[in-house]
Amino acid sequence: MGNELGVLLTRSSSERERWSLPWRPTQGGETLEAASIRVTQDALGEPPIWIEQIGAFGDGKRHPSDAEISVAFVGLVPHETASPRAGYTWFPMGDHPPLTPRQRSMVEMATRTIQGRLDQAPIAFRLLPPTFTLSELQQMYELLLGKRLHKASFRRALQAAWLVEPIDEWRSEGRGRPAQLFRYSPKKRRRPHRGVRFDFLYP
Amino acid sequence: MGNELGVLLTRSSSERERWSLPWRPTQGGETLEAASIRVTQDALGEPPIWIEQIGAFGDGKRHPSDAEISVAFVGLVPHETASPRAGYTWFPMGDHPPLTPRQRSMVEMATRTIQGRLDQAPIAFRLLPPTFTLSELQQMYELLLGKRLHKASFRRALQAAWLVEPIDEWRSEGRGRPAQLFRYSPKKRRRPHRGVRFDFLYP
DNA sequence: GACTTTAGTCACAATAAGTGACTAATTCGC
DNA sequence: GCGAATTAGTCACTTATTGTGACTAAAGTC
Repeated sequence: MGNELGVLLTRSSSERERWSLPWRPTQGGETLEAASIRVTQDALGEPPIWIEQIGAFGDGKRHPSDAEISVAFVGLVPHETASPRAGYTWFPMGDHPPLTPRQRSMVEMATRTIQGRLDQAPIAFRLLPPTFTLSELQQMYELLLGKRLHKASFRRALQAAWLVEPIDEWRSEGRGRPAQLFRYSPKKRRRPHRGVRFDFLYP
Repeated sequence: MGNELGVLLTRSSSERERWSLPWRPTQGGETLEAASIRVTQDALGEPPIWIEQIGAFGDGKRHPSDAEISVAFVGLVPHETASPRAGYTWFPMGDHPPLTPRQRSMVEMATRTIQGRLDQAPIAFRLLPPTFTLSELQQMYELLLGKRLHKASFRRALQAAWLVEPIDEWRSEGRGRPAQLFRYSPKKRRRPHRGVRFDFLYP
């Protein structure tokens, strides 16, 4: 782990020792989002730094809990501070134990949801400590996007977005030139207005 | 109507004559999407040309049907062919009768979902007849996006996307030069690969 | 035929992105 | 101490993409 997204699974004793996504039934008077934050709390002892609903899944077949539909959420926690409680284990997102088809598609949609929101919410910034180097930030984006980015392009885009400001501190990482530390401090700026896009390939 | 999105509401007699989004309870063995297509069929006599789940809503308060959570979908139909059955009425998306807060947020998310998918699925093309003029296509995009587009930019982007091909037919709309007709016929092309974007403004 | 209206295209400017090469500051091996 | 290696940070140049006004084309109106 550390340079790849992970997925937290739990081994359900009731179901022939299969791994599954952590879940819990809703409690009365609670929003779905609050319930899903509670799942994270129970599993890791802390809430996610970001969470979003993936969608509702229901096809007539019932969930073990006897619920007719399952509502999936994706949340993120920084790996360092997130030590799983007993019964929970981290797996690499791309190499986890077999899941039911429904859960597998939830995991796939989770990745897509993260990557689609990355340019709309400061997800990467909240996964990092309050101060960070630009290389750390870039590595976080690369981890989340699952692809390499060009250093100059990344920094140019970051600069144009007025999202970080340098602080008067440097950090030496052993070898190489020390890196300046930055802090997330978004400034007001005009919303980029783009025209149409036709990004779909097939009907 | 005709140059704005509409929302189809139904007047529920049970609930003090309030307008509400069309809904129905799920039937066993049916996916959520199939159920929502059935809602459209019952209301308009035809299925939507595109449909997508908006999300699940649940906050402890129950829906009139006694369901604990509601799963909302957004679907589109061309206005011309979609004549509502008794009890259903079209309203302009931006000026409809008061709804419950939950339903109001569903309507808002519906608009955002449409606009967010417009560049990823040929929604606009399916709302038009098989052959259409480029001005009609542009007007459809403008209607769905809720903003004006520049003619030259629109056509340039369309050309780059290899999505339409001209047919050997022209249509005269009364005054002005006759417009050439086009048909939707997407060609293979390489997926555009973009770098990072930082499009969010606030934490 | 002059004027209006809609279609369709062009050319140029402005922005944004991709990319390699460069300079800077440090550690490591010797 | 000194050069190689390593990481940070920036520059300059190229290429793509987008915004935009102006232009030409083909019809109808009067």
